[in-house]
Amino acid sequence: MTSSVASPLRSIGKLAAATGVKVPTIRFYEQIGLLAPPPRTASDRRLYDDAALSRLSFIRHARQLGFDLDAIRSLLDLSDHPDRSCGEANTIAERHLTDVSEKIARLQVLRAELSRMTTECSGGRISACKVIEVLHDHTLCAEGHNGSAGARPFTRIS
Amino acid sequence: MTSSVASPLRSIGKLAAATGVKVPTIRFYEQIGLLAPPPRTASDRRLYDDAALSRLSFIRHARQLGFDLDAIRSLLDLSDHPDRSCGEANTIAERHLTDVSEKIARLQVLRAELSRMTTECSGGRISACKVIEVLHDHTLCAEGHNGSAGARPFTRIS
DNA sequence: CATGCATCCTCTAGCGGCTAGAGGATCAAG
DNA sequence: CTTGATCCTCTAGCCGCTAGAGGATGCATG
Repeated sequence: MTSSVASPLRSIGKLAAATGVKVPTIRFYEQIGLLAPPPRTASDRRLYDDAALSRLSFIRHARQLGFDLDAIRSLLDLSDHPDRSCGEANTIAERHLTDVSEKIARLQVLRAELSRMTTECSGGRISACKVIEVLHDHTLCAEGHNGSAGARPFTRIS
Repeated sequence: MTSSVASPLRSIGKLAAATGVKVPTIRFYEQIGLLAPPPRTASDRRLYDDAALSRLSFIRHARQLGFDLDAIRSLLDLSDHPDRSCGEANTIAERHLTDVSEKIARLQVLRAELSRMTTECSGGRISACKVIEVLHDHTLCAEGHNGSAGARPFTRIS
């Protein structure tokens, strides 16, 4: 009973439209080995089946959730082995959750400082500009969001 | 009276130590025109005065606040003209504030979803893994953080 | 059946903001 | 004088794409 109804094949453009992933991005994913090279037509055009569509959708959803491509590679691999334990998948997701939380925390500190800078600036000359002033004198920042003299050289933001 | 006490000159290494900006980064800033090429010794080593130190500190603080190099270029330029109005500086800071706020909002949505994924995963087999399941089926996400069928193809995260 | 435009192909280069390393010159301390 | 730190220039790499050149097809319309 697992015969005869072949999965419909689509061009890269249709796949792009169906998933919301751009055509060059799909080729890029293939190039870095995230997507398997699909079969081709006689004139070298890529043909994708439903499995490829599903895989690409998976990738897109994971990207939307902010996973990097390496994590996605692992997640895809896990997804291909339904019998394995899901501990690893959970670990990846939890690590990402931690990263996201930390990023939020850092951005909130930034937001507070930026907000203070802009609201305190009364709109006169540059010489009295709070924005420029704070940038010139770090000590004017709300008590060292960096702690004391730099353990790490930079606080990564974006 | 503006004579005789020459500002002390320092090597790129000392400047790096004094500002917390790494040596290659300083050279990079010079290369892209963010820092002026400093005078050199007979053996071609860079020598930085206090003005350069101050400028680099300014850049570092601005980077810590998440401004991109283009914005910093503008801010430095404004800072060099104390007589101008500070409206532009404020605009730059406010735009950045908006960006940061938006980024926070997006990350909070992510965090919620990731949190849900991980806490709902009970640690059995991959075949029952909530993490993998959500990635496979986007509709399992908390009601479309993307709205309806994509206006923009991707929601930029980091 | 010809025309024309959309889509596809490969390939290379660029974005931001650095970072790493090769291969060599120079400096400062012991 | 030797050693190791620091400096120099230059090129290439990181991530996750995006843009564009230059060309080959495919499909719809007249």
